[in-house]
Amino acid sequence: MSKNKVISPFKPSVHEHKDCLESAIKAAKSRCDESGIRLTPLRQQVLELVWQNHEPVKAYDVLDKLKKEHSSSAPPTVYRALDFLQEQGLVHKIESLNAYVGCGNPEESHSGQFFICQCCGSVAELDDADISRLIRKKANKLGFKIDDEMVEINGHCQECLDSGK
Amino acid sequence: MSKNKVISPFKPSVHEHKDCLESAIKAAKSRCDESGIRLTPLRQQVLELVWQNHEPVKAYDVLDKLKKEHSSSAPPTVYRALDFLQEQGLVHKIESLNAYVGCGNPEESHSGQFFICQCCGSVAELDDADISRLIRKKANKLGFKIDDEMVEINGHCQECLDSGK
DNA sequence: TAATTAATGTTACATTATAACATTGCATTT
DNA sequence: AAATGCAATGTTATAATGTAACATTAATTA
Repeated sequence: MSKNKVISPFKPSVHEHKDCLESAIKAAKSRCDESGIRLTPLRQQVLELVWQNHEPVKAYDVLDKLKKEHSSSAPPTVYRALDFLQEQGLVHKIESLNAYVGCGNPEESHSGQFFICQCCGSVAELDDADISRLIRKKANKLGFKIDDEMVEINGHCQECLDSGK
Repeated sequence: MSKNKVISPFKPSVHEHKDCLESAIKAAKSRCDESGIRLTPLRQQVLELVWQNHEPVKAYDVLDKLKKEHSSSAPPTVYRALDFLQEQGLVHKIESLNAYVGCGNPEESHSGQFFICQCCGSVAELDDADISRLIRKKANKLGFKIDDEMVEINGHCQECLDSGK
């Protein structure tokens, strides 16, 4: 099945973000329910912290926030939860930032393509079959078998360009 | 100008690597000469260490090797040299590995697309206009202005697949 | 040569991530 | 319910990656 989805667009700087968060949690719960995988309170809390906004968040920033409600938290607490969430396709790691962002489409597994605004820091996620297909084609020419694709594009989003930043 | 180059293919595990290294150094020298930029002995030495093979190398591994001939080396020594080399387009950073690899085509500036074999660790670099063009097209649709593209593909190279790894 | 800038040296520290082992909690069997 | 086993979390320590800030040296220019 071909798909060219904008999974998470650049959101206007003001939007009802609560809706984003709630639908992400809901999707995560249903995905875990289906597959019999345990979205524990801790993991859910980390997921919520990653979804605070549309900017990638750092593991240690998650840790600082987590500590406020969960004093026993330490680096492994967060990294384990983030690893779990990545495995379940609920968050993506942005390698070029060492940061994590919620996945807007956890239903289907995918690697995603990320457009990162260097001005406002927000990220848009695509799951674009054209890009994937082309990369696969080029890989074939090399005799290369793909396991995982990382596409991270830095630049400036429309909103920042419009506001002259 | 359109270009679809395989800048560095996957090299056979046995090949005359000295040639790769020499031509890389030569290209670096001529590039720096032209632009009046100083490829100091230290920088050249770091470039040579990065070009020891076709696998990305870690900054601290470069540091360890560098120390043997240059005892005053410290982390900033290496990171400064690597930053310089990146700015000059002589090396690329593989973000998903926190590692550095020599650029096979320093004549033209480009961001490159990297195919990373998880089995043997070696990397092939493309500078593929089709991929860039498509990414740019998708960016346009989002109203996004690209500054820099990162494409890193994990998988298995032909040689490793053939040898059944 | 003096002044200026670029490059390197040096120390200290910040950030990112994992290893290793202990404990707790949940699920299943008895 | 008790015993067992495994998954999840707690805890401590440390590894790996990267940078800030200031001192010194080398190269370039005035």
